[in-house]
Amino acid sequence: MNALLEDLQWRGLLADCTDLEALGARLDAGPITLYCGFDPTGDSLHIGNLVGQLTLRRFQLAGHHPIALAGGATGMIGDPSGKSAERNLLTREQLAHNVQCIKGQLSRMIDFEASGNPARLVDNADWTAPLSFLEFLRDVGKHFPLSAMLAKDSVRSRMDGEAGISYTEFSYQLLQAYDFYHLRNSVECELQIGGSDQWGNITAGVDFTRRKLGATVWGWTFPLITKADGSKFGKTESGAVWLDPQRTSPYRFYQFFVNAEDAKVIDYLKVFTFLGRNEIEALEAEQQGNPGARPAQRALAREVTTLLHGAAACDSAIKASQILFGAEIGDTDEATFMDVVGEVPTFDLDPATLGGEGLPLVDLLVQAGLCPSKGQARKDIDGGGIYVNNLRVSDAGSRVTTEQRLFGRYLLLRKGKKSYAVARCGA
RNA sequence: GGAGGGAUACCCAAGCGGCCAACGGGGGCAGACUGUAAAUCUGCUGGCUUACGCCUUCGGUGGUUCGAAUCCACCUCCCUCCA
Repeated sequence: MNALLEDLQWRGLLADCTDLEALGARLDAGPITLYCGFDPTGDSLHIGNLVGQLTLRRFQLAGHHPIALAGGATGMIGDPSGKSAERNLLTREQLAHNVQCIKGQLSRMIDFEASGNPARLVDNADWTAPLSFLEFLRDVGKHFPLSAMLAKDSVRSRMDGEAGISYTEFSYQLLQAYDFYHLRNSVECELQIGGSDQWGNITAGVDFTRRKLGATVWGWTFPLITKADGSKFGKTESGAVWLDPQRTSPYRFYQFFVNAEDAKVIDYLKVFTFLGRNEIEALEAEQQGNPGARPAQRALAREVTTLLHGAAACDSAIKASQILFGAEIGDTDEATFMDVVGEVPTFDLDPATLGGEGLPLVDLLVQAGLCPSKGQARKDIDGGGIYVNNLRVSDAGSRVTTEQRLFGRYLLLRKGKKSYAVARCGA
């Protein structure tokens, strides 16, 4: 068995393959070109998309030629896979914007400078947009038996369901199939990888390429990453975990992984890091020996954050975490505290409001956005969930004064274990 | 076009003249236990108020009544059945 495929399987990255044995033999014979597509449905990718990017990178590290494809054309149509209802079409402007943003993010994970096998970034609009509808029907549509198209899960579940499916989304599989064919024809791309929901689209491309060129290409899907209870991975209270640091700060990104469940953390290490088998097995042993220290979670968070946001940002996130989840704040110096200010939601507060008797804490909590109303703020304080500068406040009527500021200008507010805000009041 | 059924807080869902800011479940938030994990248990979950309490809310608009989520009229939207 091919070493790379063996590694991918060990990492739990194989859900399905069109022909595992033949693919292994092909990989043994020499480097191949492969691609993975990314939908520009939003202006940022999220950690779900990270799996595809990292897998491309794994192939690249093994000497193969990865292509990241931004779906500028397919995004105009909307992939019905995994969707229970018809989607709204994106406007051209939105789509162009999204494709731009996503391209930027794709260029972080895979190496476009690698000597010998640099990655490529393509946009399927480049070869799809010029096609005329008549050409498309003659050259592409003719090769698709309706029975096969109707048999796709994505189509069948929609036809069975209430929402139905439009001709537009029904045609989606043709476009993606055409991509695969085009890449095989123009740059000898022989493998497409994607999430398991892409199986139908990928096999459509494999079939089409064989019909059209008589060429064998392969499809490989990886399973959906889940939490221990089977629910969706990558969601937090505040929504998805994005790759865009504007949307999900490096600190939050880091924290997301630090909070990984014990039951799943080893699986995540395999999927989301480039740590080798020995390192991961060592971490597993360490984790079992001392679960409270969460060595596996820390390693996971550090690796992934560094990969995406770089060592400096990861460092800040770690420092901020040490302060926020450490004990005393007193022995922290201002420079270190600044890492917290950068990573936690920060708002400006007029120092005058703290003068005299001070500002009621409940008002401050509402201003900080930590509590939705003063009534709720009081309940949170009564429940023992509110801290100022990491010290629990138990009196709902308490006020905050200028003297309490750290370094003469910051207040660190906290609700529960993980929700923080910093008030900047004073120059 | 005809006949029924429905619309309740973030979601599901009770309530069918006063005891309703509205049972219950889910979700969410907080607490306890621990380890920033999981599981479990507890509290909270419209707004204002230290509090007594006050205000806004049960699809919309009017009405009946001392009093309406609950009754009546009209309107809007959804579902089912018959044409």
